[in-house]
Amino acid sequence: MVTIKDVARLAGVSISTVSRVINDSKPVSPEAREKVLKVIKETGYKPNDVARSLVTKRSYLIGVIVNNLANTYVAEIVRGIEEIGKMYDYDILLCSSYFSKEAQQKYLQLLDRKQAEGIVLVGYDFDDEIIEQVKNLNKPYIFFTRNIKNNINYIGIDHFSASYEMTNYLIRQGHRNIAFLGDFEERSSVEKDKIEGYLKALQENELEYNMVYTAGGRRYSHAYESGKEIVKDINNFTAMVCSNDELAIGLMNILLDKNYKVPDDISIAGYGNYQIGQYVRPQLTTVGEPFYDIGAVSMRMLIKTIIKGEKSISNVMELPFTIEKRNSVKKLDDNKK
Amino acid sequence: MVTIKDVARLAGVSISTVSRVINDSKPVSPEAREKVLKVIKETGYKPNDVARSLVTKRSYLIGVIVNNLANTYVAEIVRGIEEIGKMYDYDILLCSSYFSKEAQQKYLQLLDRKQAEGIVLVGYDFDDEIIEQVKNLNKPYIFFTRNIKNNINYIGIDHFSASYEMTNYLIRQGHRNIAFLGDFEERSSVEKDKIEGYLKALQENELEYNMVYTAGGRRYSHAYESGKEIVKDINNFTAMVCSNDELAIGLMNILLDKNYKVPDDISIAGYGNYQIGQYVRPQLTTVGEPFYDIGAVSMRMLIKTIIKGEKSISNVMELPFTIEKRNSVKKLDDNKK
DNA sequence: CTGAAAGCGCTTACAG
DNA sequence: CTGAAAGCGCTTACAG
Repeated sequence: MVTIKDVARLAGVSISTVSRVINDSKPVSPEAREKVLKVIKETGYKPNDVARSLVTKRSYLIGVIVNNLANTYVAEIVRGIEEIGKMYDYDILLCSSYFSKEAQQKYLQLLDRKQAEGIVLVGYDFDDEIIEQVKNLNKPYIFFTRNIKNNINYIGIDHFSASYEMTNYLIRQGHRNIAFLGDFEERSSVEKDKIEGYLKALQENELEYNMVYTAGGRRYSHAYESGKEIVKDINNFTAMVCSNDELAIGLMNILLDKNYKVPDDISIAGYGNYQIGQYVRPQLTTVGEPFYDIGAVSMRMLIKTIIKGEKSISNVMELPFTIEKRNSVKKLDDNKK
Repeated sequence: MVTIKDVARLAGVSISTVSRVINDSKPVSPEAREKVLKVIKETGYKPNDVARSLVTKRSYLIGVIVNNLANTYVAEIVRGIEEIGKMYDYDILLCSSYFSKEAQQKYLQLLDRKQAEGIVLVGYDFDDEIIEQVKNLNKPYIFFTRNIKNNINYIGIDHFSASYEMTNYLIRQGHRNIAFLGDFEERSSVEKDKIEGYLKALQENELEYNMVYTAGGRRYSHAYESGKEIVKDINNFTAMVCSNDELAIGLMNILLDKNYKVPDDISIAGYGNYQIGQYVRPQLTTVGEPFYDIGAVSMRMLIKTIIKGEKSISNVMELPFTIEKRNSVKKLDDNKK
C-alpha cells in the first residue's frame, strides 16, 4: 500500500505538504502542488481514512439501528437517512437487530467503539434500558418509534390528527358504524393517539358505535388470522380503519378469501402508505406517513447537531401527513344505512 | 474520553498489560488482570476501534453497494449479508447508489479509503468500468447481478432451469399457448437464460406458439403500462410467465382493472418470490429465488476469502430454487383448448 | 509557503 | 508475566 510517506518521498516534499494538498487545508506553492498531484496520480495513492479519523477524531459514521430492513417503511426511512448523509459526506453503519434487545446492546457498544458520531434508532418500541444506554453514549441520537417515552428525541407525524382525519373522511363518505383494528392489546403511545383520534371523530359526529379490535401484532398474518373472528361481527359496521397497512391488507384478504367484497361489503382504510397498498386490488385508502422525509429530516437534524458540536437534539418534530384516497373505501348512498 | 493510558495509570500497570487483558492476547497475572478489569468497569473504558484498526490493519468492515434498498429482494439479500457478517463480527457499510454510476464510483473510492476488507455489489447490471474498478481495488468482492459478465464472481440460481421448470409446470397444467413477458428490449445474460429455458420447454413439448413481449423495464409500472397493449393479444395465449414478480403483478393488475379474470381468463407466473406475491389476490405462482441465502452465502464466501488472506474468490455458485405453486395459475380442462 | 516534530490510541515485537 | 519503545498513517501547531 502506498502511504503519504511514499508520496512525499517521490514528490520530494514533506508529508506536511502532501497532507496540505490532499486536504486543501493551507496554501501550497503551485509547483509543489503539481508534483504531489502527479505522484498521487501515478501511484494511485488514496488517503487512509482510519489514520485520518484517529487524529481528527471524526469518523463521519452514523450508526443506524433498525429491526428489520425488509419492512418497506424501514427501507424508506433508511433511504432518507442515507441520501442526506451522502450530502454531508456521512456514511451509514447499518445494524439490524431483529427485535433483539441483546443485539441492540451489542450494536450500541460497537457503534461507540467504532467512533460513530451519531445514532438513529428505528423501531416499534425500545426498552428503557436501551434508551438509557443510548443516552449514556453521550452522542447525538434520534428515535423513530411507536412508543414515545419521556424526553426522547423523536420525529414523526401527529398520529392523533391523522387518525382523526381519516375517520372523518370515512364519516364524510357516509359511514356511520366504523370500527378500528389496532395492533397489540397493550397500546403503545402512538397507538393510543390513533385510537383517541378515531374516537374523537366519532364523538364529534355524535356517532354512538365504536369498537376497537386488536390483531395481536402488526404483521399481515396477525390481521389475516384475527380477521377470521372479526368477520363474524361484520354486520355491525360498514368501515374499518386499521393501525397500519399490513393489517389492512391482511384484513382485506381474509375478507376477500371469505367472499366478501371490499369496498362493497365493507370499506377498509390503512395507515402508513406502504408501497404495497397500491399493488393490491382494491387499492388501499390510507394515511400517508412521509417515511422518506422522516429519515431525511432526522438525519439532517442529527448532522446539524454534530456539526454544531452539541450533544443532544432538543426538538421533537412533527411532519405533515396526507390522506391517500383510493378505492378500498366506498361512498355510501344516503338511503343506505 | 478515557483511553488505554488512563486505564493503565489508574490500574498501576503498563498500557501493554491493559491491551493484553482487553484482547486476551497474552498471559497476564490474575492480580494485574483484576486491577485492570476493575478500572475498566469503573471508568467505562471502551477501546477505540479506529486506533486498533490502524495498527492491526483490520477494519472488520464490508462495503455493500446496492441500487435501492426499497426493493424487497435487495433488502432480503442485505439481510443475509448482515446476519452472516454479525456471526463473524463484520459490519456493514451500506451504500445505495440508485443506479448512478457516479455514485458507485464514489462509494468504491470511499470503501477503499475506509479500509473496507471486502465488497458486495447488488444490482441489475454493472458498467464495465465499475467492474474494472472493483477488481483494481485488490480486495475480495462478489457480485449479484442480472448481467453476468466474464470472470465476475457471481452467486445466484440457474435461471435457465428455473424458467424451464416453470414453463413446464404451466404446460403440465394444460397450457399450450404460453407467452413470456421480459424486461428490457436489450437482454441481460440472465434474461437470455430465462427466455432460453422458456423456449426449451415449449420446444420439448412440441408447442409451436411462442411469444416474448418486453415491458421496457423491471418495475410494476412498466408491466402495467405495456400491459395495455399486450391485452389486445390476449386471445392468443392462456398463460404468461413474467421475468419478475413486479412485472407479473403489474400485468395482473392491468388485466384485473380491465375486467379480465386471473387465472380464469389467463394464468400468470412470476419470478423471484417477492413478499408481495403472497399479499395480492390471486396469490402469485412464482419461481422462488433464495435471496436471503444468496446474501448469506456470498458473505460467507467473502469472509472466508478475507480470513484466508486471499484476494479473489474463485467459484461461481448456484443455489437451489423452488417453484411456488399458488393460484394465479389455473389448471386447464382437457376439453378446453 | 515549508518541514520537523509531536501526537491521535492503540498493538506488538523485544528484552528482561 | 511485564514494561519501554517503536510504529500504524495521518494532521496540525510551531518555527522559520
